[in-house]
Amino acid sequence: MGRAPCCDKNGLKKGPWTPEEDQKLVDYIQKHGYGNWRTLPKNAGLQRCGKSCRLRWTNYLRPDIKRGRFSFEEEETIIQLHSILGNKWSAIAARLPGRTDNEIKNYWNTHIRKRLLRMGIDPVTHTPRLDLLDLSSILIHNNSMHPVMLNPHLLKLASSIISSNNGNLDFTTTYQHHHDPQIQNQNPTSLPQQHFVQIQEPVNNMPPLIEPNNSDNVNAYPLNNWDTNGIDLSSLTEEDYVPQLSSYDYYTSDNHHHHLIDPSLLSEASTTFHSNNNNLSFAAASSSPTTLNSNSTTTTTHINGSSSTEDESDSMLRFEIPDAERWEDAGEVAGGGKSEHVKWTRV
DNA sequence: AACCACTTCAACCGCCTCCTG
DNA sequence: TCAGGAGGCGGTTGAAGTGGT
Repeated sequence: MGRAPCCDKNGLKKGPWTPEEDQKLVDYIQKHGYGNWRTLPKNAGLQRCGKSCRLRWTNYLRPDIKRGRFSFEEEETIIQLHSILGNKWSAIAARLPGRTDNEIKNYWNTHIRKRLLRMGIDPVTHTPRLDLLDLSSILIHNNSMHPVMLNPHLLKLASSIISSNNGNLDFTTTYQHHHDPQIQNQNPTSLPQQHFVQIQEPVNNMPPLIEPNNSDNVNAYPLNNWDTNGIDLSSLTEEDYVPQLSSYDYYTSDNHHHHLIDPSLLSEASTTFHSNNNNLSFAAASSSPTTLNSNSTTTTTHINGSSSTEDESDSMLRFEIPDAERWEDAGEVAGGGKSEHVKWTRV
């Protein structure tokens, strides 16, 4: 378990790099390349460990690094790729020339993630956050919430669910796989599961949150097509605008799904979801080969593995998995074709 | 001007995977 | 086949920057 430090820490400098150190590293790599990071610092006359040198080079000094603010196009790409690949920052970075995994990761955590949360989208699963369906919470905080956040579709969904549950805010919601193993190898839409998570009732006929392929707004990054009547648009900040992503057609059925993603990503995504069976995303949850229900001891796990933030802590969801029925075969991720019952409990 | 809270992001840490002998 | 080492990756940290009071 574990491994020895990459190098002897004694006498090695840590912390921010000085311009002199940068220059030494750049000069050395330009002359000799970076064949062996372990021996590089010694050869370059740097009191750093090889790992630190590699990081400094790949994240900062590399000549092909693009600096500056992320463009909307880049942001849109990141969100799309993240919805498929999850926190595979290096895989995402590989498709964004000039951007490093570290930079993308930081940008995600400081900008995109918060923006998705404000939009009512879980940044982990890329699905609408069910905890936002707490109508009373929405209404109580209405004064502090920007009117654009009051998605009428969410409100409608909340009303329907609450009425069907007699006002009980413990949601027992059925999710359905839209998966056909027979088409898995030929139809890219068979992957990944989270694109097909669909709340069966009562939203089957709900329009997409974002109108797909709206050519009028391809580059405009408009507000979601929520009702914006009466909103003083001039008061909105850039943070209130969202890229128009057709990958957020959570409420559409398979035949509405748009093939925006490079098919080469999908095999990677498949690998991701097969290997991350501990990742309690919707994808993993819906991969269960069994039907989850009550009447057994349960394991309660935070659906969002990251620590709570100001946006999340007020209303956290827990995901209860009966121990006796927890899935064991991660290979079933792509399998199924059945419905599962997942109990969501507000805590 | 001083203080505090919050945000950003470069850098580090520890684990994992792959390669090689 | 296995062990050890190197590189890679994702999560986390903390210093610096920024904005509000």
